[in-house]
Amino acid sequence: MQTDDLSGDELVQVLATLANPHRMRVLAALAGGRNYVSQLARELGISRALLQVHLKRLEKAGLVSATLELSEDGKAMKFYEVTPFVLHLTPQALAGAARTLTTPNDAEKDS
Amino acid sequence: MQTDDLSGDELVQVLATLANPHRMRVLAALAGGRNYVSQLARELGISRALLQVHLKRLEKAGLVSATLELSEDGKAMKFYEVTPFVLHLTPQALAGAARTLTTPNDAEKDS
DNA sequence: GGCACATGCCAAAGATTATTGGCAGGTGCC
DNA sequence: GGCACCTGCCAATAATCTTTGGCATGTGCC
Repeated sequence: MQTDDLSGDELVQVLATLANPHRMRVLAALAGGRNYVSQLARELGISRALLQVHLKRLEKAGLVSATLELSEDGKAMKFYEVTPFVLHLTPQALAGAARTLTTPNDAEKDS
Repeated sequence: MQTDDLSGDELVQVLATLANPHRMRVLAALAGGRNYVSQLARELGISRALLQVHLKRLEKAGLVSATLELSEDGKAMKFYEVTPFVLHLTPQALAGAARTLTTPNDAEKDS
């Protein structure tokens, strides 16, 4: 995943997703290797419910991916891992992304 | 301004600032050259009050800088311009930033 | 003075996020 | 059965962010 693969709206979403301490830590933890929800929650010291919300947000933004697996002893475990990505943000890159923004209000007066 | 000049908290702030359509457009517009508030508001088709809020946020994040100048005819005009920056975001870079995060709750159980 | 343009700020309402706690389901094991 | 572990989801609250409209300041000019 790279900066210009994304539309302006997608980029906004990705940035919004990254702009959170919890999610940043989750990503950092997963950068060290895949892990499953409960375990990850313990390692990060946050509640499972909270972690789950953040993981979903990360997944929706395409920053992590999940796989449901069955452990040897039959427990269902959901493993998450980071999606490799490289975002190169500069004023120019953002200017490019801005062009593909879906204007919420709309500010196009000229053609 | 580069990715690793920033502490985790600062990076979060910068990302949160970038993650907004209006601010992205403002940055895009300023990437094309400096401009003053009222004019910029007209070009973007948003209210001055709204633009001002976003400009302040951008300035606080260090993404733009302002200069108050007097036009030939005595009008006070505040010019804004983008701060050159290059953010290189990868899972690893974020992992590094995550280490310097000021934990809101605190999740340090081990040393 | 009245008009056009520039700035700044604020209070209030609306919309979106973040977080908690509980309850549901499922498995294996003593 | 009871306990420990895994998953998922929801409703409610708290905390933040976004946006508007108005009002106040100042300038030059007819």
